[in-house]
Amino acid sequence: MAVAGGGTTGARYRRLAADLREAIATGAYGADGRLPSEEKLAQQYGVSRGTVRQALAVLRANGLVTSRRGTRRVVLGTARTQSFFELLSFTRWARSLGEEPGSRTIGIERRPAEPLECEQLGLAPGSQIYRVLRLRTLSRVPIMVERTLYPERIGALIKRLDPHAISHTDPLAEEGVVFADTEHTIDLVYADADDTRLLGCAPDAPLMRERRRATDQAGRPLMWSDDRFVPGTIAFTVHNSVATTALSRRRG
Amino acid sequence: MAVAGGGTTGARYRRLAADLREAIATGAYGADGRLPSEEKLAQQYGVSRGTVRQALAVLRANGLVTSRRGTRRVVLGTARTQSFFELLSFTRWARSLGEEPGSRTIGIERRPAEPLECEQLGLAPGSQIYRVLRLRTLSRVPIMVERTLYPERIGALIKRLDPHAISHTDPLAEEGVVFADTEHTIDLVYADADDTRLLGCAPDAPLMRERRRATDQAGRPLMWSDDRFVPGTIAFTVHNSVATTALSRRRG
DNA sequence: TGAGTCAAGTTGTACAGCCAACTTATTCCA
DNA sequence: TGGAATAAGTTGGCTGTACAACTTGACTCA
Repeated sequence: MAVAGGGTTGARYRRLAADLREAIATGAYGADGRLPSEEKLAQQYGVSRGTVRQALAVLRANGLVTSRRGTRRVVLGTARTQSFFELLSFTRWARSLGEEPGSRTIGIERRPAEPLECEQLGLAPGSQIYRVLRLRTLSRVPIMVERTLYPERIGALIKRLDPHAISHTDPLAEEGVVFADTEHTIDLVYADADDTRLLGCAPDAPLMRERRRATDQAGRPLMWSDDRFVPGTIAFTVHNSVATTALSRRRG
Repeated sequence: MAVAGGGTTGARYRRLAADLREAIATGAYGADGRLPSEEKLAQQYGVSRGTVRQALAVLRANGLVTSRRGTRRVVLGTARTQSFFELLSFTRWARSLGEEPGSRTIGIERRPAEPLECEQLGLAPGSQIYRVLRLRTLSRVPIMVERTLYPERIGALIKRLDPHAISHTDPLAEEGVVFADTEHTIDLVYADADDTRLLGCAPDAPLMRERRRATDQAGRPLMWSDDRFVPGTIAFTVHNSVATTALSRRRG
């Protein structure tokens, strides 16, 4: 029985998916890029066809392969899909690019939540929240201003961290705070006074805004953030197919 | 046996997913928002647990429910996820908002593809392509400038359309051109001469750019488009979870 | 009272099998 | 030669079963 690479932990279909991704990235399936049949793969890896199908569903959702009744799968691209955490955490994202992430904490305050903030964080009116303002850098260059709101429980943990800590997500993970789902909204805004001062851009300069809302496994909001990027430093890509749609457009 | 609503065509798990989405939207699962167990749902709808799980996987990918070993699923939100086609087609998107989509074709040209264009459309060097420049409006107001490239086969179909046709996607679908996968890249650019003239904005005004690349079921590129939106008219939202990641950030 | 233990309930993972729907290449026939 | 029928191969969809991993609430006991 062949052993699926890409690590030896976790579910079989995940290991298999990692293995197939690796094989695709190294061009193991040739120029035309047709994958072996599910049956073949099942035999090769010594698993059932169902497990193979689960693995291939992952690759399909990532936009790596097509999937179509009647004919074998075709490789769409070797596009390396980022892990969930590279999307959640600025620090991990930067490191995955081989750049040095930096963080300067401008301020942390504890105050009552406003109505909109209560709604976004699923809190009772008047609950206390923490608000953290940070300047993020990529290889010393200011890239983004991050304004993050935490419910009291999480914020208290953040407050105790080293003020020079680059990542907040990682220490939270060590405390057992699990980020499971995020919703991202992307639009364009104009720099306010803080943005202008911290990023060194012109007043009212256009910025790419990404608002992130993260919840734990039970669906409880953990964080709501407003991140503003200097134009030209970032682009967002989304893959979606008839099968799975994750992106949507909204009126701004 | 209960009949799943939300249409009577297509696979059972899709009908079931539509039915559950409807039930969630109307608040059928109460304030705490816990779904019945998979076993219960299977009995209620007269299907197997595997089919229920397929349906719930769809809702999960759409960010409607959580999913976690050991406890029942929890409703995250009633957020109506747009269909694949509302994302693919400006016309359908506008109609789903209840607004009137408009289109003014500025020009159609046939010319040899440049190297980058060949790569994006998977064509041999020097192949002919069609380029369509359109101004899109929402309830008569200019919203977006659309520059779309088609390979020759598709472009020839477009060329034959009524120049006042609002949708190009729908007629193509009738010709059997099936859009199956799209990749979207979102960033910020500054208006060029065409943008300025058509949108009536200032020279070098900031615009939200969405580049869309669509392929058919076999993975053959069908279209590559550069769409530039007036700020404030649009926002993009993405949901992703540990299980399925579709979005990624890139250096701009 | 409080902590630990236990049992029931629930989702995750994996296996096996069956048929339908579809694609592709081959074969056959006019 | 060209087109239609056919067969083989492949993925989609659905069912059933079994066990593992985990959550939750109730219960027990010190």
